Amino acid sequence: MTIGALAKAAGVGVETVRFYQRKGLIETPNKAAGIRKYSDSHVRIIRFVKRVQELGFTLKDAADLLEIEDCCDETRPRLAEVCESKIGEIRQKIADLNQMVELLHQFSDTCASDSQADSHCRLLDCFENDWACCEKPQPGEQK
Amino acid sequence: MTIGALAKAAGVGVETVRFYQRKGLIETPNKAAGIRKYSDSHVRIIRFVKRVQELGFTLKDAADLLEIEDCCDETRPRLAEVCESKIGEIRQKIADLNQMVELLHQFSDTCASDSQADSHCRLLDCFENDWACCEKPQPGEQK
DNA sequence: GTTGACTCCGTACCATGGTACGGAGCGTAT
DNA sequence: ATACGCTCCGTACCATGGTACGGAGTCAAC
Repeated sequence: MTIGALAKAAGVGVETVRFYQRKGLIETPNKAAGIRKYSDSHVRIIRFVKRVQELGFTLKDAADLLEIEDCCDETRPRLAEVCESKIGEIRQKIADLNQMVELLHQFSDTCASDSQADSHCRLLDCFENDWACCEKPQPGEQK
Repeated sequence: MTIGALAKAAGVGVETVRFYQRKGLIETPNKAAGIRKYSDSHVRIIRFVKRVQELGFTLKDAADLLEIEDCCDETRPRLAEVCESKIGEIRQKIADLNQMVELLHQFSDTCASDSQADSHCRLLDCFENDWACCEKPQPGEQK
């Protein structure tokens, strides 16, 4: 497979393939008479990288994950380490995002009700008030 | 408050404040005798932007959120719209991330067990096999 | 009234993740 | 064997989110 065919199969541009090579995400095959030949595994790696990116990770993160790809021999301790670390990162990200959804819901629900027309509940207040949007502080719980 | 004091209070550099001004995230106050004076609300906005960024959003997203900040009058329909859209985005992201955690867990658990020493369970296989990592396909469920 | 610290503003620079350009080589079809 | 299309490779360029630089103006202290 030439670089053009690879790019097409993986759904990216030729320049992106070269860029990933420069970044070490895919290895650069040796030239056969001036032209490099790529395999299906290159397609799979590129697709994987694109997916990992969609999940909000960087190319560096994708490289970390690819590093554990060949897992079943002496790389096992490193695998466990990278997996655990990555899982921790992702869990934190999920927790943060859940908090943000919570904030937006409370903000939307409270402020969209007509009864609040002039209360001027504000996103920044919610944010600063430990995300307790538009809620009166409990008695004795003054900031 | 001068721009230096603002930057310090918000925990960013002076240049970042100017950058946010250029991006329209904070308005540029009029000059009083050649020097612009900032208020506490600028501090709050910058802190909010930094937090929103930590959650994985762009400055454009932060601007979207700030747009609904003053919510309780004629902007209410726009508020609901932006909130709902943002919540949808975040939910999708959370779902994706949960899937990724699931994948990494299965990958780690299965492949770290010695019994798999030469099975060469691979991350890319897991990824491509609908994230069903290292599992034998159900009989009759060939890909 | 001069020094030093700060501000203002334009412009340039950095990393990330690409995208485009242009000259040279290769490979197949006619 | 010449043209056309692709490849190779270096380099330049784009957007985002900043960071740094340098000259000029302002302000407050000494």
